[in-house]
Amino acid sequence: MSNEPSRERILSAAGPVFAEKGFESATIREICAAAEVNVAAVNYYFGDKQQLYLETVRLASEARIEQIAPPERSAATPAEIHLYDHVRTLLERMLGSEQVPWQVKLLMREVLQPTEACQELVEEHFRPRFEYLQGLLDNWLPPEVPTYRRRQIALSVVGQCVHYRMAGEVIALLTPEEDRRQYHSLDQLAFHITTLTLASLQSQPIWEIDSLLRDMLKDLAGTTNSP
Amino acid sequence: MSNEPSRERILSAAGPVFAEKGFESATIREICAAAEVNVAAVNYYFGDKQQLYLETVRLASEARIEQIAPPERSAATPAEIHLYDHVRTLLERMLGSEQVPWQVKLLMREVLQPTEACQELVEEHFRPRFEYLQGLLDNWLPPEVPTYRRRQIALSVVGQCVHYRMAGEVIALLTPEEDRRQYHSLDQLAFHITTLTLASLQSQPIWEIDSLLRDMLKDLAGTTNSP
DNA sequence: GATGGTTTTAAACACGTGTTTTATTTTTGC
DNA sequence: GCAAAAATAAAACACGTGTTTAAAACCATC
Repeated sequence: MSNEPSRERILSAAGPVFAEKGFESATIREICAAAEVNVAAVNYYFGDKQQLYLETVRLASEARIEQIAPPERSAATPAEIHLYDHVRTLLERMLGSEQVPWQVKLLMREVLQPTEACQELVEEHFRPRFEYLQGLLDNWLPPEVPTYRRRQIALSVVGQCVHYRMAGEVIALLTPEEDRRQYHSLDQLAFHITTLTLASLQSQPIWEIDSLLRDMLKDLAGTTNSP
Repeated sequence: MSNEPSRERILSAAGPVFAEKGFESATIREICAAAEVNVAAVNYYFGDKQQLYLETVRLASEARIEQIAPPERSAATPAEIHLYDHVRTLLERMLGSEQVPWQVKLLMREVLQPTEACQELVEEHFRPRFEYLQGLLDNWLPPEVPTYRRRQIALSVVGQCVHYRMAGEVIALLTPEEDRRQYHSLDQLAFHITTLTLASLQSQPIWEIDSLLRDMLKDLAGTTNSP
């Protein structure tokens, strides 16, 4: 079929299998069958199963991130659009254009249940993007807002995006199919999340709400918890 | 050790093992060892591994939800507090008081990679709570807001909470330990998420932001994507 | 205390796993 | 064209899996 060298054929075949079944449940025999290669080839080229897995994760993260890049914008583009772009790109990486590509499934597995490959993943790919998002949010945050709070807001944005992938199947059960088809496009989800975030940041009363809620909780002190 | 009947001992032992390793990687032998029971006992009492798993998931969801209930409040309690309670309860179910209980891990597995047990889980437990949250949010939403948007806002709230469990280990890598100890208590996380949500809902300009962003995107039409 | 059904036990079964070995084929370098 | 090296192939290995079997132990009831 393909005349790629065996090593590459194995890597190509391993990605989807690991993504679908996870490290433990994926079998070398299945991977080798998909790669049209002898079972001994994995050990010949990679040493053992685990090293093949590590190599696969590395390739997946690089591929997925190069695959979908945020659009280029002119220097004059307002920050709101940059935020929208970032959210949309994140969603697109998660949800894909059509069916979910195997790379995402594989990375999600690492996030949920980290192996050796995870730390590299965070430092190489997640942290830079996360810090860029934090920088973006500074456009709407007065300078007296402490760093930890900035980080939490950024986490809220990411959390909203990631949720559609992580809990995708549950969300599908909770949402009528009609609505899903109509309103869960990438653009609409990105629009919703961006709007919600901007609303909470731009509205000057956010700090009033902050102390308002704090007072309410203080009134309840003794009754139950207060922060 | 324990003089519980064997069937119950197996169920108790199976929960943590399935939670930690997942259905495939958990072995009947490990479960039986933990339960101090012969390997044949699982097949004797439950038929096979899968039926033991289904039974375990059922017990986990019931236990976890009865285990942590939102606090009772007087009728006069403002809606803001009810929202805070709901968010905090959700977070507490996710993150637990101390170390993460096995029930949550098991349920998270079902959410991420549903098996037969998932549908029951959604209808029995997730949907009622989700609809309650949607009802709560109506306190701040003008009646002309369409249902699909209400649902999306509720999903945003849930997403922010769930993120701290799903991506917990990655968040830990992204957040200095000092900050985590100091600012990632249940109360503070709940406070942050509630405040952010209220800010985006209460601020009247949310609808202005909505059309503002929409206009910006329209200006870019042709350049790139628009919702 | 014997009896009959229930529970527990140890052993074995059949199969699938990752890995290794050994032989054969293909490619390479001269 | 040929020997050395690299790549492939088939088989076997050692082990762990879920499940079954058949015998032993238990235990209430008569």
